Amino acid sequence: MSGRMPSKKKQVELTATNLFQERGYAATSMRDMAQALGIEAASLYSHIRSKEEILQNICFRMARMFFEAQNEALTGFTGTAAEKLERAIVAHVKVITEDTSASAVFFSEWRHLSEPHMEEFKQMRNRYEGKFREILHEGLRNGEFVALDERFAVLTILSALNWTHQWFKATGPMSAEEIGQRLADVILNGLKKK
Amino acid sequence: MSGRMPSKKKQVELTATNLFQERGYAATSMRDMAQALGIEAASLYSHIRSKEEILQNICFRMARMFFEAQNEALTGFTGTAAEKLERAIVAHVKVITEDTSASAVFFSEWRHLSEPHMEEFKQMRNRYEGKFREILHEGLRNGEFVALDERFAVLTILSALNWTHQWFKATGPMSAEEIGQRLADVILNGLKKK
DNA sequence: CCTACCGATCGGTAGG
DNA sequence: CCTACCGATCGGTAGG
Repeated sequence: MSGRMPSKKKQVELTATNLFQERGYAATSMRDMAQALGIEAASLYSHIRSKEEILQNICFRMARMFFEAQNEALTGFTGTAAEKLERAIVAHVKVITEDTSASAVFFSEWRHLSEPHMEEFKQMRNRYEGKFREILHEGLRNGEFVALDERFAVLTILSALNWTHQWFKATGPMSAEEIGQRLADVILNGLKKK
Repeated sequence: MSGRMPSKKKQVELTATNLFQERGYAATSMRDMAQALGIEAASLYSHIRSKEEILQNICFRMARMFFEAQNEALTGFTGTAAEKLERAIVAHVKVITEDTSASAVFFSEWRHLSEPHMEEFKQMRNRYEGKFREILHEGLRNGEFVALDERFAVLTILSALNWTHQWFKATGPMSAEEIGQRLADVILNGLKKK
């Protein structure tokens, strides 16, 4: 009876997020979620329309978060390509560390999206990665970066970043900013001492 | 009636590997596999004992491949930590590129292993990663590498490597060796021109 | 490798 | 949010 969407739907999504992360979307049943929430499976449907709707909400909400963080980091910023890349990396890692469970679902479970959602998802991701490609391109053109296949470099960078959710807790008391900075540093300067 | 295990079991595992990669283990049914092979679901059980047995075979076979490649790359080799790391990276990437489908299953689907298999799997993986930690440690101790949290560095490196299976085909005509070399180069020297 | 089938579980609906 | 239930599908077995 409350005017705006109550927090129960959020609770369902939070529980689902944790279960999807642990066991994967396909291996998580509506009964699993219901049990974790202490209600009957059928009761879930007064808060959500379908199992996939939950997945869609998680995936597209995270996509939005990544976009917003990237825009904030880059719009209006003028600097070297290396500085831009650093800012984009820190922003990206911050989003991951702020919700590692939802990030894990975002990175691993989007393939269970049905069509047209999966196509839309892929397009968003491609647009997002495009910003990284742009920065790489700029750094290659102006001689800041070493010669590298752009696509190769972008995917390598994002791969390094996108596993952060797996070990963020385990690594101890590094802040999101700190982790992002270190990752940016390794990517830009490498492991070898100069 | 043939003396040794015939190739039909291998065919089942190959089909399963491709389906597990595409849709994930949990979302792939025995009927899906049977259909892809042109037989009935029940007939699969004359070649395999259970659905999970297939997953176990894939995961542990790949684990063996990674270990063997790592041993070949490192045993008897004397050189700098950077050179060791380079060899370990090239060996690792070569295993991935030689079977991207099985690698994808290895990296993403091991969590569906039942117990004691999952525990054994994790222990093997930890031992494997330990070799990388050792090399990192050596390079930190002797001043070759910049100061970094070891665990952080190893996971970042492996993250960058372990996404190779996702884009290997897409990137075009780079050989496994070439990709490994480039990855090692970025990790050791970074993107910035010196 | 097949037919015929098992009990269990799936996502979801009807109707309160 | 519940009881009661649906048809579909699941992994797997019996017995050829």
